[in-house]
Amino acid sequence: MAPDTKSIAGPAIRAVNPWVPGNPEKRARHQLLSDDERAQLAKIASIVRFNKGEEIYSEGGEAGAAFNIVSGVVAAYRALSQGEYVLSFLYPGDVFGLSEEGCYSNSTRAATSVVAYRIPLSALRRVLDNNAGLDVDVIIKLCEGLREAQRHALLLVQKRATTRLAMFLELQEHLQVANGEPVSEIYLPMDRSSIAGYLGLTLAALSRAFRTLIVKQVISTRNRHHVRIIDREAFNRLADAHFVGS
Amino acid sequence: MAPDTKSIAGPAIRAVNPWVPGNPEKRARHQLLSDDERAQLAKIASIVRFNKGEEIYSEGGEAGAAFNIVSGVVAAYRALSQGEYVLSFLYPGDVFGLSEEGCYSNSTRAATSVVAYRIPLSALRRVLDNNAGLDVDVIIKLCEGLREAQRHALLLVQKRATTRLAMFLELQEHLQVANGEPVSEIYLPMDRSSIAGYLGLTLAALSRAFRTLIVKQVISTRNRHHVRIIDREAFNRLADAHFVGS
DNA sequence: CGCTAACTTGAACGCCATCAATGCTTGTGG
DNA sequence: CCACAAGCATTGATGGCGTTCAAGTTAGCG
Repeated sequence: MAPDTKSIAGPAIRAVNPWVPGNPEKRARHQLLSDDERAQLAKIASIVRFNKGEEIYSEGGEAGAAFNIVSGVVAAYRALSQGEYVLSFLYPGDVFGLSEEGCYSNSTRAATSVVAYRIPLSALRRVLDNNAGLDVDVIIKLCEGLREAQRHALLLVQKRATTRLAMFLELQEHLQVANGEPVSEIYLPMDRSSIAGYLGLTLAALSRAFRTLIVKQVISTRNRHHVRIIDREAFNRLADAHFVGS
Repeated sequence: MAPDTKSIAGPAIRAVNPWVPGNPEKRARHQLLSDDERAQLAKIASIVRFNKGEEIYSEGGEAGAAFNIVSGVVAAYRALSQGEYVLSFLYPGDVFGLSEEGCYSNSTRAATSVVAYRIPLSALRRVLDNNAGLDVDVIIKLCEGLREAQRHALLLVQKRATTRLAMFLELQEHLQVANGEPVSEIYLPMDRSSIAGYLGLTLAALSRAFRTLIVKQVISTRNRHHVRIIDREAFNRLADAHFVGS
């Protein structure tokens, strides 16, 4: 499954099309670009590799290129006076560095080893201007980003750390499902401090939240990157506690 | 100033164009639609009025129409098990109810008395299809929504209530500046519980945060809807404490 | 095998949630 | 015009949970 992540025919933008109705569970992420568009982009793109922890670009820096992830996970973050806040995690098929003309509006760092296409913005703009159909793809990707940001905000208003963690784990699980990967256990590629940054918690609080869920037999951890859900009902009660209906 | 809010020639989409470089303070929100486009939309729109507190539509309901605010403030929210979470406040020139095909993804309620255009979605879609230029407007509006959602998330990761409140007040002030309104004092049209919902705080905590800022002589309140900043330096220290540079 | 960085755990403190009571203010009817 | 009521907002007291700072522990890598 999910072969188009690896078959390198050029940059790939993957997303769910929000305008196609259907069961939310069924709507998988798929490739938005045509082979022709990918080939066009491939001509102006170059492959780059980042080690885990390596800075890709930083806030305020001159924006020269956008990136399209082939493999690995990237964390977009902003440095705060105390610690740092992770705005979003970016996965294969995502595009980043495209937001602002002129300079980057946040920093990005490789949360794991990352392989990506680097696409100079000037060349990208030429391609976009010549492909009217790409407008729609951009809109779809923006909608996806918007929904994700709102979901993130919904997570952040939760007050108990265990609730935030459960919602995050559920999010990761959905991501894996949408990518057609097996989900007998949840894979967390990023390290604890990145997760804490995303959840708006300290490292200590996140660690305690994991401990609490393990002690209560809701989840178990095979190691720091692999989580299994033991008690699905209790898990859903935590993660979906914010909805009225259920 | 800001005459186009009142001169009713048809629906008006107002936004800052993120692609036009320039001093952030200088970039004012402006009308995106041409007179012709507004006239076209006017033909399929009807004027509706909502009293303060009135429900406009609710989550899960069948989405039949989008709305474009003429005057007043709307709160988009989701009901949680405990209280409700306000995703965003919508102002004159904003469009809402457009997000999902099929059914609304959140509820909306008039935070003040509201006058708005009601635009049936079916007719709207026809107009959009015939005006290629509107794509760009949609993208601009989406970008604005995305930046706002990320800013909201940035607010929500702040741990002290006074910081969240200061950031919210700063946001409101920027809004007024962008609309060309005088800003000797900040106007808060919505009630306290809506603000509390937006800040992820309880009513009590929000009230205490106001009290703290007043006691510390950072702000003063003429009444529940009018705030004045007394100590600008202290205010900025609170509201901008999250940035590294300053 | 030992080093380092990432993670976990412990104890004390502070801030916000909670619940409950009081005060303000807005609108309505006498 | 005032009295009253209902909603909205403020204030008080208490407890829980996350932060903070510091000390262990584990895992990853040479």
